[in-house]
Amino acid sequence: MSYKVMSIGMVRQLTGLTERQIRYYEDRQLIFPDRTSGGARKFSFEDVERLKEIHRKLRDGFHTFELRKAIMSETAHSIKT
Amino acid sequence: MSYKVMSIGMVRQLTGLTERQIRYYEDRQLIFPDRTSGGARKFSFEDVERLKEIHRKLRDGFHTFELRKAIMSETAHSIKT
DNA sequence: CGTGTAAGGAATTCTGACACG
DNA sequence: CGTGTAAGGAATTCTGACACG
Repeated sequence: MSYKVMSIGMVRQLTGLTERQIRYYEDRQLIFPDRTSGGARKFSFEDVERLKEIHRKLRDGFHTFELRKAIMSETAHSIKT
Repeated sequence: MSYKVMSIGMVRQLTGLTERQIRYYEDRQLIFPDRTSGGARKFSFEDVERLKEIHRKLRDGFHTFELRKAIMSETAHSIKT
């Protein structure tokens, strides 16, 4: 599930998001797709679920920097643990 | 695992096969990728495993028509069952 | 039979920017 | 801030064919 194998077009279909939104969430460091040698983004099924969650949070009034903070605290926690 | 989401380039990387081989196995009806609206093939992780198996069988001396027969008998069996 | 390759075209994806608010 | 869009280029994939054996 965590293999990054899908191109952005497939993720668009699976999430219902636009490519613009997906790229923006990456820009805000909410998701971290791999890249092919040619520069194309590659996503996992986990990324798809995460993207849906991100969009739900934004719809509920959160801002990307807040979601970013949450991710950072998770990371910090996992480093301690 | 059976979601057809990968393009042929990713399958090439995951299987070590050439695109030519992958397309040929499809032509011989040993795998059945989906297609995007643009005509691009989409494969699942199951397809990747199946492709590896196909290639092993060919290396062991089997021919594509023999593998095709095996698939057909499987199908016939599952129809009865 | 199974696979390689060159050919030309079509679909996909990329980045940086301007726009709105 | 989050998203839409037009722009131009680069990487990807497609098909049908010729080749070898």
